[in-house]
Amino acid sequence: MPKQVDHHERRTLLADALLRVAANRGLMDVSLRHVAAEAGVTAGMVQHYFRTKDEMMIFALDVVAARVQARLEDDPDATGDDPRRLVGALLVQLLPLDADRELEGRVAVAYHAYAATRPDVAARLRQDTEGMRAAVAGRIRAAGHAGPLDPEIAATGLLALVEGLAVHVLGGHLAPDAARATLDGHLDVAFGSVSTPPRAARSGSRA
Amino acid sequence: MPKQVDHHERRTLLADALLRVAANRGLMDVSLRHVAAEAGVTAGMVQHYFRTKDEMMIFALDVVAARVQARLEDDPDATGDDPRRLVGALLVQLLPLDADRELEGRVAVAYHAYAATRPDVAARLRQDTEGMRAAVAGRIRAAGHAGPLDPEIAATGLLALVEGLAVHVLGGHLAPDAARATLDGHLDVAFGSVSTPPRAARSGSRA
DNA sequence: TCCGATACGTTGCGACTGCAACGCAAAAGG
DNA sequence: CCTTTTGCGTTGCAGTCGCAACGTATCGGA
Repeated sequence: MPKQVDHHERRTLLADALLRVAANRGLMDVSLRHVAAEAGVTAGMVQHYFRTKDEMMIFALDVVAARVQARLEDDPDATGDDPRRLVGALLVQLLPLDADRELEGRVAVAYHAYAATRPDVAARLRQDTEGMRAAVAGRIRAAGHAGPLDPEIAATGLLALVEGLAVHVLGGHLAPDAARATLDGHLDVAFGSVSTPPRAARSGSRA
Repeated sequence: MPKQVDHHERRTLLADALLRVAANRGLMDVSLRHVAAEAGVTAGMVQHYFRTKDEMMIFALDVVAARVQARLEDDPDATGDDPRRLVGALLVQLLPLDADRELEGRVAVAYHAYAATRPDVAARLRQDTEGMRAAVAGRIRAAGHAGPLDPEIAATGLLALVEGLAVHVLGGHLAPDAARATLDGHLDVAFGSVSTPPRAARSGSRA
């Protein structure tokens, strides 16, 4: 072989450029040439590593998933045995609270729209969320007989909540702090550790 | 004047075609020519009614908003004085439970992505959700001292929840029934009318 | 009856798209 | 040394895009 280049590394580099373009200018502006320009290479090289555009798009999606996974793995909060803390650590990774996650969030929204027409993209998205839903539901059950909601419903709700909060934050409809507070509140509900009601409620029950 | 055509009606007709294209083939396929073809007219006519593409896009967004509004106005559930029922009627309109709302949902997702690059689209989206958030929060407060969550947080959460559920249903990650059940469960929580916990909990409290 | 405004349709332009094809340089193996 | 494989750049092509310009037909008012 000649130059001997790490194929996967190159692809990741290009996928990075793609994600930047997608986040900053929208998925409609993701073209071979734009990605190449963003990466500082020629369009020909992009074609060399991805034979088709769709191949590149899907690979970029995998890169995001891997990145979230990686961030989760070296999160101190995500290790331990407090289910509530574990689930919180997982879900907060999906909220665009810093620059990195904002970029990923924009990409995620764009891909959700993209998935409407690309079944294989939809499938990959689906498998990711299904995995997380199962994880969350399991943790809630592990916390034992707690919240007022069925664990499956609570898990589905939390995941959808985070998705919606992310959309609202990205759209400027919601401050990041408010999103975090809303997530915390619903985590409390899901795990049954309800903080004191805002106004005098019926009977304050606590563990 | 010649032919004397209802300008607004024509624009609505074209916007309808746009929405169909957006829902079925994605926003990236929305072009003057495609919209024209879908509407069964020439591209020139589309240009006659919308001087620019962006003008058309924003008008189409208004059409969706008006349609939701209209559907809400002749919904028997949306009239009455039970706050919980009112909010439920409002939020369920945003869930893709039938063909019409599925189309609108796809459009909404596409536009959320689109808004990332178009500030005026983002502003219009923002104003719509802000109005609904205020309405929901008001209704929750009107229900009085009920759920474990602050009314503002509960309203924000419900709106985000519905948004997320819609995305998951559209992506095929979630069955429509499950989405509805999840919404119902969280409405119960928000309004403090908690249905019986799934497994033996502490103390079954009911009104 | 002429005028002009409105309602379209047609054409064309420059820019851009994804992609195939080809070309050349470099390096490992014979 | 020479062939072959791999990395990467260039060019070209058919198609699409938004949009401006122009053409025409139709009607109401003067």
